[in-house]
Amino acid sequence: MSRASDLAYAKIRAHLLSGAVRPNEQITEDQLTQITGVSRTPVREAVRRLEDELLLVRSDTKRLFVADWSRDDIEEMFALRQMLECHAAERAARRISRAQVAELEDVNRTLRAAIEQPAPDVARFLEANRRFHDAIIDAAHSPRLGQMLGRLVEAPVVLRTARNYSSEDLHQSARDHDELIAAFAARDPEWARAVMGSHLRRAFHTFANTVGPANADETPEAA
Amino acid sequence: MSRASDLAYAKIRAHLLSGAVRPNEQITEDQLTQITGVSRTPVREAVRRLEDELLLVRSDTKRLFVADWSRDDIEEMFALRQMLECHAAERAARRISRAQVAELEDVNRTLRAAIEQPAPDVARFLEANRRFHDAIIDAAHSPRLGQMLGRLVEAPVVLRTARNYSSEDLHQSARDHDELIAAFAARDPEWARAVMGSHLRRAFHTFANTVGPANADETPEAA
DNA sequence: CCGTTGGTTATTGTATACAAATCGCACTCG
DNA sequence: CGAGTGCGATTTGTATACAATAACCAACGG
Repeated sequence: MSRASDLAYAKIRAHLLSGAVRPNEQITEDQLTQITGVSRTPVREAVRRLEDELLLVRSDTKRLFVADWSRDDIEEMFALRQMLECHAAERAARRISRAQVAELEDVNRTLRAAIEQPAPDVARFLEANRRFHDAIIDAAHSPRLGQMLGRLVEAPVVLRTARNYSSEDLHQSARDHDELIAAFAARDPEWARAVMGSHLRRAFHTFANTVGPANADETPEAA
Repeated sequence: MSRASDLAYAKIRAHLLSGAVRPNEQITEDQLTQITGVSRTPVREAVRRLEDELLLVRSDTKRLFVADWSRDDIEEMFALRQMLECHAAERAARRISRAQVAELEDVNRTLRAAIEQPAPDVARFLEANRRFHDAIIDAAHSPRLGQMLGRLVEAPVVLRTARNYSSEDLHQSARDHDELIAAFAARDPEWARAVMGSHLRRAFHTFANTVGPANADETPEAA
Protein backbone atom coordinates (compact mmCIF):
# COMPACT_ATOMS: atom_id res chain seq x y z
CA MET A 1 0.00 0.00 0.00
CA SER A 2 1.04 3.51 0.65
CA ARG A 3 4.05 4.77 2.49
CA ALA A 4 2.72 5.60 5.94
CA SER A 5 0.39 2.65 6.24
CA ASP A 6 3.13 0.29 5.03
CA LEU A 7 5.47 1.72 7.57
CA ALA A 8 2.82 1.33 10.24
CA TYR A 9 2.23 -2.27 9.21
CA ALA A 10 5.92 -3.11 9.37
CA LYS A 11 6.47 -1.40 12.69
CA ILE A 12 3.43 -2.88 14.37
CA ARG A 13 4.30 -6.31 13.08
CA ALA A 14 7.86 -5.99 14.35
CA HIS A 15 6.52 -4.80 17.65
CA LEU A 16 4.27 -7.82 17.96
CA LEU A 17 7.04 -10.23 17.00
CA SER A 18 9.52 -8.63 19.36
CA GLY A 19 7.67 -10.09 22.30
CA ALA A 20 7.18 -6.67 23.86
CA VAL A 21 3.50 -7.43 24.13
CA ARG A 22 1.82 -10.57 25.36
CA PRO A 23 -1.09 -12.55 23.90
CA ASN A 24 -4.55 -11.37 24.94
CA GLU A 25 -3.13 -8.05 25.99
CA GLN A 26 -5.21 -5.09 24.94
CA ILE A 27 -3.58 -2.60 22.63
CA THR A 28 -5.17 0.64 21.52
CA GLU A 29 -4.93 2.42 18.22
CA ASP A 30 -3.52 5.39 20.07
CA GLN A 31 -0.63 3.37 21.41
CA LEU A 32 0.06 2.23 17.87
CA THR A 33 0.20 5.80 16.60
CA GLN A 34 2.93 6.44 19.16
CA ILE A 35 4.83 3.30 18.19
CA THR A 36 4.57 3.98 14.48
CA GLY A 37 4.77 7.74 14.43
CA VAL A 38 1.88 8.09 11.98
CA SER A 39 -1.70 9.10 12.56
CA ARG A 40 -4.60 6.80 13.28
CA THR A 41 -5.80 6.64 9.69
CA PRO A 42 -2.86 4.63 8.32
CA VAL A 43 -2.61 2.79 11.63
CA ARG A 44 -6.14 1.56 11.18
CA GLU A 45 -5.28 0.47 7.65
CA ALA A 46 -2.34 -1.54 8.98
CA VAL A 47 -4.41 -2.95 11.82
CA ARG A 48 -6.95 -4.23 9.34
CA ARG A 49 -4.23 -6.14 7.54
CA LEU A 50 -2.93 -7.59 10.77
CA GLU A 51 -6.46 -8.61 11.69
CA ASP A 52 -6.67 -10.44 8.39
CA GLU A 53 -3.53 -12.31 9.29
CA LEU A 54 -4.93 -12.91 12.76
CA LEU A 55 -2.02 -11.32 14.55
CA LEU A 56 -4.52 -8.93 16.07
CA VAL A 57 -8.09 -9.68 17.01
CA ARG A 58 -11.03 -7.54 18.02
CA SER A 59 -13.37 -8.27 20.87
CA ASP A 60 -17.09 -8.30 20.25
CA THR A 61 -17.07 -4.64 21.16
CA LYS A 62 -14.32 -3.70 18.73
CA ARG A 63 -11.50 -3.42 21.19
CA LEU A 64 -8.14 -4.54 19.93
CA PHE A 65 -6.07 -7.36 21.40
CA VAL A 66 -2.90 -9.23 20.63
CA ALA A 67 -3.88 -12.61 19.26
CA ASP A 68 -3.25 -15.78 21.16
CA TRP A 69 -2.28 -18.72 18.99
CA SER A 70 -3.19 -22.09 20.29
CA ARG A 71 -1.51 -25.24 19.08
CA ASP A 72 -4.73 -26.09 17.26
CA ASP A 73 -4.50 -22.79 15.43
CA ILE A 74 -0.99 -23.59 14.32
CA GLU A 75 -1.91 -27.06 13.15
CA GLU A 76 -4.84 -25.66 11.25
CA MET A 77 -2.62 -23.14 9.57
CA PHE A 78 -0.07 -25.69 8.51
CA ALA A 79 -2.80 -27.96 7.19
CA LEU A 80 -4.25 -25.14 5.12
CA ARG A 81 -0.87 -24.10 3.89
CA GLN A 82 -0.08 -27.64 2.86
CA MET A 83 -3.35 -28.00 1.00
CA LEU A 84 -2.95 -24.72 -0.83
CA GLU A 85 0.70 -25.04 -1.61
CA CYS A 86 0.37 -28.61 -2.86
CA HIS A 87 -2.31 -27.34 -5.18
CA ALA A 88 0.02 -24.55 -6.26
CA ALA A 89 2.84 -27.00 -6.94
CA GLU A 90 0.59 -29.22 -9.03
CA ARG A 91 -0.70 -26.28 -10.97
CA ALA A 92 2.75 -24.81 -11.41
CA ALA A 93 4.03 -28.09 -12.82
CA ARG A 94 1.53 -27.75 -15.65
CA ARG A 95 2.27 -24.14 -16.44
CA ILE A 96 5.83 -23.33 -15.47
CA SER A 97 8.15 -21.87 -18.11
CA ARG A 98 11.77 -22.77 -18.68
CA ALA A 99 12.78 -19.34 -17.44
CA GLN A 100 10.87 -19.88 -14.22
CA VAL A 101 12.53 -23.24 -13.65
CA ALA A 102 15.87 -21.54 -14.17
CA GLU A 103 14.89 -18.93 -11.60
CA LEU A 104 14.04 -21.61 -9.08
CA GLU A 105 17.44 -23.17 -9.65
CA ASP A 106 19.05 -19.83 -9.13
CA VAL A 107 17.19 -19.11 -5.92
CA ASN A 108 18.04 -22.51 -4.53
CA ARG A 109 21.70 -21.88 -5.28
CA THR A 110 21.43 -18.73 -3.20
CA LEU A 111 19.74 -20.73 -0.48
CA ARG A 112 22.55 -23.28 -0.45
CA ALA A 113 25.14 -20.54 -0.30
CA ALA A 114 23.48 -19.29 2.86
CA ILE A 115 23.72 -22.62 4.66
CA GLU A 116 26.93 -24.15 3.28
CA GLN A 117 29.27 -22.43 5.63
CA PRO A 118 30.37 -22.97 9.21
CA ALA A 119 27.72 -20.70 10.65
CA PRO A 120 24.54 -20.92 8.53
CA ASP A 121 22.95 -17.56 7.81
CA VAL A 122 19.38 -18.37 8.82
CA ALA A 123 18.01 -14.98 7.85
CA ARG A 124 19.32 -15.36 4.31
CA PHE A 125 18.04 -18.93 4.23
CA LEU A 126 14.55 -17.77 5.20
CA GLU A 127 14.63 -15.02 2.60
CA ALA A 128 15.71 -17.40 -0.17
CA ASN A 129 13.16 -19.94 1.02
CA ARG A 130 10.42 -17.36 0.80
CA ARG A 131 11.48 -16.37 -2.70
CA PHE A 132 11.50 -20.00 -3.77
CA HIS A 133 7.94 -20.59 -2.63
CA ASP A 134 6.80 -17.27 -4.02
CA ALA A 135 8.21 -18.20 -7.40
CA ILE A 136 6.18 -21.40 -7.40
CA ILE A 137 3.01 -19.55 -6.53
CA ASP A 138 3.82 -17.18 -9.32
CA ALA A 139 4.19 -20.03 -11.77
CA ALA A 140 0.84 -21.44 -10.63
CA HIS A 141 -0.86 -18.39 -12.13
CA SER A 142 -3.59 -18.20 -9.55
CA PRO A 143 -3.79 -14.77 -8.00
CA ARG A 144 -6.31 -15.77 -5.33
CA LEU A 145 -4.17 -18.68 -4.30
CA GLY A 146 -1.26 -16.32 -3.93
CA GLN A 147 -3.34 -13.96 -1.87
CA MET A 148 -4.49 -16.69 0.50
CA LEU A 149 -1.04 -18.12 0.97
CA GLY A 150 0.36 -14.67 1.56
CA ARG A 151 -1.86 -14.33 4.59
CA LEU A 152 -0.89 -17.73 5.86
CA VAL A 153 2.82 -18.10 5.38
CA GLU A 154 4.22 -15.34 7.50
CA ALA A 155 2.03 -15.89 10.50
CA PRO A 156 3.62 -18.89 12.24
CA VAL A 157 6.90 -17.05 12.24
CA VAL A 158 5.42 -15.16 15.15
CA LEU A 159 5.99 -17.91 17.61
CA ARG A 160 9.34 -19.09 16.41
CA THR A 161 11.25 -16.37 18.18
CA ALA A 162 14.13 -18.74 18.73
CA ARG A 163 15.17 -19.83 15.26
CA ASN A 164 16.61 -23.15 16.18
CA TYR A 165 16.85 -24.99 12.92
CA SER A 166 19.34 -27.77 12.79
CA SER A 167 21.86 -27.84 9.99
CA GLU A 168 20.26 -31.08 8.82
CA ASP A 169 16.84 -29.39 8.57
CA LEU A 170 18.28 -26.71 6.36
CA HIS A 171 20.03 -29.12 4.04
CA GLN A 172 16.98 -31.33 3.77
CA SER A 173 15.01 -28.28 2.67
CA ALA A 174 17.54 -27.61 -0.05
CA ARG A 175 17.28 -31.22 -1.23
CA ASP A 176 13.49 -31.01 -1.25
CA HIS A 177 13.76 -27.94 -3.42
CA ASP A 178 16.03 -29.80 -5.81
CA GLU A 179 13.48 -32.53 -6.19
CA LEU A 180 10.70 -29.99 -6.68
CA ILE A 181 12.72 -28.44 -9.47
CA ALA A 182 13.15 -31.86 -11.01
CA ALA A 183 9.40 -32.45 -10.86
CA PHE A 184 8.77 -29.07 -12.49
CA ALA A 185 11.35 -29.71 -15.20
CA ALA A 186 9.63 -33.03 -15.90
CA ARG A 187 6.28 -31.23 -15.81
CA ASP A 188 4.92 -33.92 -13.55
CA PRO A 189 2.08 -32.48 -11.41
CA GLU A 190 1.70 -35.56 -9.23
CA TRP A 191 5.37 -35.63 -8.43
CA ALA A 192 5.44 -31.93 -7.62
CA ARG A 193 2.43 -32.26 -5.32
CA ALA A 194 3.91 -35.22 -3.49
CA VAL A 195 7.28 -33.58 -2.91
CA MET A 196 5.66 -30.37 -1.73
CA GLY A 197 3.47 -32.37 0.61
CA SER A 198 6.31 -34.12 2.34
CA HIS A 199 8.39 -30.94 2.34
CA LEU A 200 5.76 -28.99 4.25
CA ARG A 201 4.76 -31.86 6.48
CA ARG A 202 8.33 -32.20 7.64
CA ALA A 203 8.50 -28.45 8.19
CA PHE A 204 5.42 -28.74 10.37
CA HIS A 205 6.98 -31.37 12.59
CA THR A 206 10.23 -29.48 12.84
CA PHE A 207 8.27 -26.46 13.90
CA ALA A 208 6.00 -28.38 16.25
CA ASN A 209 8.99 -29.84 18.09
CA THR A 210 10.37 -26.41 18.80
CA VAL A 211 7.11 -25.05 20.16
CA GLY A 212 6.03 -27.95 22.32
CA PRO A 213 4.54 -31.43 22.37
CA ALA A 214 1.16 -32.40 20.98
CA ASN A 215 -2.02 -32.27 22.99
CA ALA A 216 -2.84 -35.29 25.10
CA ASP A 217 -6.34 -35.63 23.70
CA GLU A 218 -5.05 -36.47 20.25
CA THR A 219 -3.34 -39.70 21.15
CA PRO A 220 -4.34 -42.36 18.64
CA GLU A 221 -4.92 -45.23 21.04
CA ALA A 222 -7.86 -47.60 20.54
CA ALA A 223 -8.86 -46.09 17.21
CA MET B 1 -17.90 -3.93 11.02
CA SER B 2 -19.41 -0.67 11.97
CA ARG B 3 -22.60 0.88 10.81
CA ALA B 4 -21.52 3.34 8.15
CA SER B 5 -18.85 1.17 6.61
CA ASP B 6 -21.19 -1.81 6.52
CA LEU B 7 -23.79 0.29 4.83
CA ALA B 8 -21.20 1.50 2.37
CA TYR B 9 -20.09 -2.05 1.67
CA ALA B 10 -23.64 -3.23 1.01
CA LYS B 11 -24.52 -0.27 -1.19
CA ILE B 12 -21.35 -0.42 -3.25
CA ARG B 13 -21.72 -4.15 -3.68
CA ALA B 14 -25.32 -3.78 -4.79
CA HIS B 15 -24.26 -1.04 -7.16
CA LEU B 16 -21.63 -3.26 -8.72
CA LEU B 17 -24.01 -6.20 -9.06
CA SER B 18 -26.75 -4.07 -10.51
CA GLY B 19 -24.82 -3.75 -13.72
CA ALA B 20 -24.85 0.04 -13.56
CA VAL B 21 -21.09 0.00 -14.01
CA ARG B 22 -19.05 -1.96 -16.48
CA PRO B 23 -15.90 -4.01 -15.97
CA ASN B 24 -12.65 -2.07 -16.25
CA GLU B 25 -14.52 1.16 -15.73
CA GLN B 26 -12.81 3.55 -13.38
CA ILE B 27 -14.68 4.49 -10.25
CA THR B 28 -13.48 7.06 -7.75
CA GLU B 29 -13.86 7.10 -4.01
CA ASP B 30 -15.71 10.38 -4.38
CA GLN B 31 -18.34 8.82 -6.58
CA LEU B 32 -18.78 6.13 -3.96
CA THR B 33 -19.35 8.69 -1.22
CA GLN B 34 -22.22 10.05 -3.31
CA ILE B 35 -23.67 6.61 -3.92
CA THR B 36 -23.39 5.54 -0.29
CA GLY B 37 -24.08 8.82 1.45
CA VAL B 38 -21.19 8.37 3.88
CA SER B 39 -17.79 10.01 3.94
CA ARG B 40 -14.64 8.70 2.37
CA THR B 41 -13.31 7.08 5.53
CA PRO B 42 -15.92 4.31 5.76
CA VAL B 43 -16.02 4.15 1.96
CA ARG B 44 -12.35 3.32 1.93
CA GLU B 45 -12.97 0.65 4.54
CA ALA B 46 -15.65 -0.90 2.36
CA VAL B 47 -13.50 -0.60 -0.75
CA ARG B 48 -10.75 -2.51 0.98
CA ARG B 49 -13.13 -5.37 1.62
CA LEU B 50 -14.32 -5.36 -1.95
CA GLU B 51 -10.73 -5.37 -3.12
CA ASP B 52 -10.17 -8.45 -1.00
CA GLU B 53 -13.06 -10.10 -2.76
CA LEU B 54 -11.70 -8.89 -6.08
CA LEU B 55 -14.85 -7.05 -7.04
CA LEU B 56 -12.74 -3.93 -7.24
CA VAL B 57 -9.12 -3.71 -8.30
CA ARG B 58 -6.52 -0.99 -8.13
CA SER B 59 -4.18 -0.04 -10.93
CA ASP B 60 -0.47 0.11 -10.26
CA THR B 61 -0.98 3.75 -9.40
CA LYS B 62 -3.77 3.13 -6.91
CA ARG B 63 -6.64 4.12 -9.09
CA LEU B 64 -9.81 2.15 -8.58
CA PHE B 65 -11.54 0.07 -11.25
CA VAL B 66 -14.43 -2.34 -11.51
CA ALA B 67 -12.97 -5.82 -11.77
CA ASP B 68 -13.24 -7.81 -14.95
CA TRP B 69 -13.70 -11.52 -14.41
CA SER B 70 -12.37 -13.75 -17.11
CA ARG B 71 -13.51 -17.31 -17.55
CA ASP B 72 -10.13 -18.39 -16.22
CA ASP B 73 -10.78 -16.38 -13.08
CA ILE B 74 -14.07 -18.13 -12.57
CA GLU B 75 -12.59 -21.56 -13.10
CA GLU B 76 -9.83 -20.74 -10.67
CA MET B 77 -12.35 -19.63 -8.10
CA PHE B 78 -14.42 -22.75 -8.41
CA ALA B 79 -11.31 -24.91 -8.19
CA LEU B 80 -10.23 -23.17 -5.00
CA ARG B 81 -13.68 -23.32 -3.55
CA GLN B 82 -13.89 -27.02 -4.28
CA MET B 83 -10.54 -27.69 -2.68
CA LEU B 84 -11.36 -25.71 0.45
CA GLU B 85 -14.90 -26.89 0.85
CA CYS B 86 -13.99 -30.55 0.34
CA HIS B 87 -11.45 -30.09 3.08
CA ALA B 88 -14.12 -28.49 5.23
CA ALA B 89 -16.52 -31.37 4.61
CA GLU B 90 -13.89 -33.92 5.54
CA ARG B 91 -12.98 -32.02 8.66
CA ALA B 92 -16.60 -31.47 9.59
CA ALA B 93 -17.33 -35.19 9.31
CA ARG B 94 -14.78 -35.80 12.05
CA ARG B 95 -16.03 -33.10 14.37
CA ILE B 96 -19.71 -32.48 13.76
CA SER B 97 -22.13 -32.78 16.68
CA ARG B 98 -25.56 -34.36 16.63
CA ALA B 99 -27.11 -30.94 17.05
CA GLN B 100 -25.27 -29.65 14.02
CA VAL B 101 -26.41 -32.60 11.93
CA ALA B 102 -29.95 -31.84 13.04
CA GLU B 103 -29.48 -28.24 11.99
CA LEU B 104 -28.31 -29.31 8.55
CA GLU B 105 -31.41 -31.45 8.20
CA ASP B 106 -33.54 -28.53 9.23
CA VAL B 107 -31.90 -26.16 6.76
CA ASN B 108 -32.28 -28.66 3.95
CA ARG B 109 -35.98 -28.99 4.76
CA THR B 110 -36.27 -25.24 4.35
CA LEU B 111 -34.39 -25.50 1.09
CA ARG B 112 -36.77 -28.17 -0.19
CA ALA B 113 -39.77 -26.10 0.81
CA ALA B 114 -38.44 -23.29 -1.35
CA ILE B 115 -38.24 -25.43 -4.49
CA GLU B 116 -41.09 -27.89 -4.08
CA GLN B 117 -43.78 -25.68 -5.48
CA PRO B 118 -44.92 -24.71 -8.98
CA ALA B 119 -42.68 -21.63 -9.09
CA PRO B 120 -39.43 -22.33 -7.19
CA ASP B 121 -38.36 -19.45 -4.96
CA VAL B 122 -34.75 -19.15 -6.11
CA ALA B 123 -33.87 -16.42 -3.64
CA ARG B 124 -34.98 -18.55 -0.71
CA PHE B 125 -33.16 -21.52 -2.21
CA LEU B 126 -29.93 -19.54 -2.43
CA GLU B 127 -30.32 -18.31 1.13
CA ALA B 128 -30.91 -21.82 2.47
CA ASN B 129 -28.07 -23.13 0.36
CA ARG B 130 -25.74 -20.54 1.82
CA ARG B 131 -26.80 -21.42 5.34
CA PHE B 132 -26.23 -25.09 4.64
CA HIS B 133 -22.68 -24.55 3.49
CA ASP B 134 -22.00 -22.09 6.30
CA ALA B 135 -23.13 -24.67 8.83
CA ILE B 136 -20.65 -27.17 7.43
CA ILE B 137 -17.83 -24.67 7.63
CA ASP B 138 -18.89 -23.98 11.17
CA ALA B 139 -18.73 -27.65 12.02
CA ALA B 140 -15.26 -27.86 10.49
CA HIS B 141 -13.99 -25.61 13.29
CA SER B 142 -11.41 -23.86 11.17
CA PRO B 143 -11.77 -20.10 11.37
CA ARG B 144 -9.23 -19.40 8.64
CA LEU B 145 -10.93 -21.81 6.32
CA GLY B 146 -14.19 -19.99 6.94
CA GLN B 147 -12.56 -16.68 6.27
CA MET B 148 -11.10 -17.83 2.97
CA LEU B 149 -14.31 -19.39 1.77
CA GLY B 150 -16.22 -16.30 2.76
CA ARG B 151 -14.19 -14.28 0.32
CA LEU B 152 -14.69 -16.83 -2.40
CA VAL B 153 -18.27 -17.92 -2.28
CA GLU B 154 -20.16 -14.72 -2.88
CA ALA B 155 -18.07 -13.51 -5.74
CA PRO B 156 -19.27 -15.60 -8.70
CA VAL B 157 -22.78 -14.51 -7.92
CA VAL B 158 -21.77 -11.28 -9.56
CA LEU B 159 -21.97 -12.66 -13.03
CA ARG B 160 -25.06 -14.74 -12.66
CA THR B 161 -27.44 -11.85 -13.11
CA ALA B 162 -29.90 -14.13 -14.81
CA ARG B 163 -30.64 -16.85 -12.28
CA ASN B 164 -31.61 -19.55 -14.67
CA TYR B 165 -31.42 -22.70 -12.67
CA SER B 166 -33.45 -25.58 -13.92
CA SER B 167 -35.81 -27.30 -11.54
CA GLU B 168 -33.70 -30.42 -11.92
CA ASP B 169 -30.57 -28.54 -10.80
CA LEU B 170 -32.32 -27.40 -7.66
CA HIS B 171 -33.59 -30.85 -6.77
CA GLN B 172 -30.23 -32.43 -7.43
CA SER B 173 -28.70 -29.97 -4.98
CA ALA B 174 -31.19 -31.01 -2.33
CA ARG B 175 -30.36 -34.65 -2.94
CA ASP B 176 -26.64 -33.91 -2.68
CA HIS B 177 -27.29 -32.26 0.64
CA ASP B 178 -29.16 -35.32 1.84
CA GLU B 179 -26.20 -37.49 1.01
CA LEU B 180 -23.83 -35.08 2.72
CA ILE B 181 -25.96 -35.27 5.83
CA ALA B 182 -25.81 -39.06 5.64
CA ALA B 183 -22.03 -38.92 5.37
CA PHE B 184 -21.86 -36.62 8.38
CA ALA B 185 -24.21 -38.80 10.41
CA ALA B 186 -21.98 -41.76 9.57
CA ARG B 187 -18.94 -39.63 10.45
CA ASP B 188 -17.28 -40.76 7.24
CA PRO B 189 -14.78 -38.09 6.11
CA GLU B 190 -14.00 -39.75 2.79
CA TRP B 191 -17.65 -39.99 1.90
CA ALA B 192 -18.31 -36.39 2.86
CA ARG B 193 -15.38 -35.19 0.78
CA ALA B 194 -16.46 -37.17 -2.26
CA VAL B 195 -20.05 -35.98 -2.15
CA MET B 196 -18.98 -32.38 -1.67
CA GLY B 197 -16.60 -32.73 -4.60
CA SER B 198 -19.22 -33.91 -7.04
CA HIS B 199 -21.75 -31.43 -5.66
CA LEU B 200 -19.51 -28.47 -6.36
CA ARG B 201 -18.16 -29.80 -9.60
CA ARG B 202 -21.70 -30.12 -10.93
CA ALA B 203 -22.45 -26.62 -9.69
CA PHE B 204 -19.48 -25.38 -11.66
CA HIS B 205 -20.70 -26.92 -14.90
CA THR B 206 -24.21 -25.64 -14.35
CA PHE B 207 -22.78 -22.20 -13.81
CA ALA B 208 -20.35 -22.45 -16.71
CA ASN B 209 -23.17 -23.33 -19.08
CA THR B 210 -25.14 -20.25 -18.15
CA VAL B 211 -22.21 -17.90 -18.57
CA GLY B 212 -20.91 -19.20 -21.84
CA PRO B 213 -19.10 -22.04 -23.51
CA ALA B 214 -15.55 -23.07 -22.70
CA ASN B 215 -12.60 -21.55 -24.47
CA ALA B 216 -11.93 -22.85 -27.94
CA ASP B 217 -8.52 -24.15 -27.03
CA GLU B 218 -10.03 -26.57 -24.57
CA THR B 219 -12.39 -28.38 -26.90
CA PRO B 220 -11.85 -32.10 -26.64
CA GLU B 221 -12.63 -33.04 -30.24
CA ALA B 222 -10.37 -35.50 -31.98
CA ALA B 223 -9.19 -36.82 -28.70
C1' DC C 1 4.65 15.49 -37.12
C1' DC C 2 6.24 13.46 -32.86
C1' DG C 3 7.95 13.43 -28.44
C1' DT C 4 8.83 16.22 -24.29
C1' DT C 5 8.00 19.37 -20.75
C1' DG C 6 5.38 22.24 -17.83
C1' DG C 7 1.55 23.34 -15.35
C1' DT C 8 -3.37 22.24 -14.18
C1' DT C 9 -6.83 19.10 -12.60
C1' DA C 10 -8.31 14.81 -10.67
C1' DT C 11 -7.57 11.21 -7.30
C1' DT C 12 -5.74 8.98 -3.53
C1' DG C 13 -3.21 9.27 1.14
C1' DT C 14 -2.77 11.35 5.80
C1' DA C 15 -3.78 14.15 9.79
C1' DT C 16 -6.96 15.83 12.92
C1' DA C 17 -11.23 17.14 15.16
C1' DC C 18 -15.33 15.48 16.66
C1' DA C 19 -19.21 11.91 17.49
C1' DA C 20 -20.67 7.49 19.24
C1' DA C 21 -19.98 3.59 21.79
C1' DT C 22 -17.96 1.12 25.60
C1' DC C 23 -15.67 0.40 29.93
C1' DG C 24 -14.54 1.04 34.85
C1' DC C 25 -15.88 2.50 39.04
C1' DA C 26 -18.14 4.58 42.67
C1' DC C 27 -22.56 4.83 44.50
C1' DT C 28 -27.18 3.47 45.72
C1' DC C 29 -30.77 0.58 46.94
C1' DG C 30 -32.57 -3.84 48.11
C1' DC D 1 -23.20 -7.83 50.98
C1' DG D 2 -24.50 -7.92 46.11
C1' DA D 3 -26.72 -6.46 41.98
C1' DG D 4 -27.85 -2.80 39.37
C1' DT D 5 -27.06 2.21 37.66
C1' DG D 6 -25.29 6.55 36.30
C1' DC D 7 -21.25 9.25 35.09
C1' DG D 8 -16.50 10.32 33.75
C1' DA D 9 -12.76 8.45 31.11
C1' DT D 10 -11.23 5.62 27.40
C1' DT D 11 -11.57 3.79 22.91
C1' DT D 12 -13.26 3.26 18.41
C1' DG D 13 -15.94 5.26 14.28
C1' DT D 14 -16.78 9.12 11.05
C1' DA D 15 -16.27 13.52 8.72
C1' DT D 16 -13.46 16.81 6.73
C1' DA D 17 -9.45 19.54 5.49
C1' DC D 18 -5.17 19.32 3.58
C1' DA D 19 -0.92 17.02 1.39
C1' DA D 20 1.10 14.09 -2.07
C1' DT D 21 0.85 11.84 -6.23
C1' DA D 22 -0.70 10.68 -10.80
C1' DA D 23 -3.23 11.74 -15.09
C1' DC D 24 -4.35 15.05 -18.51
C1' DC D 25 -3.49 18.45 -21.85
C1' DA D 26 -1.57 22.08 -24.17
C1' DA D 27 2.51 24.57 -25.60
C1' DC D 28 7.07 24.07 -27.31
C1' DG D 29 11.24 22.44 -29.77
C1' DG D 30 13.22 19.00 -32.48
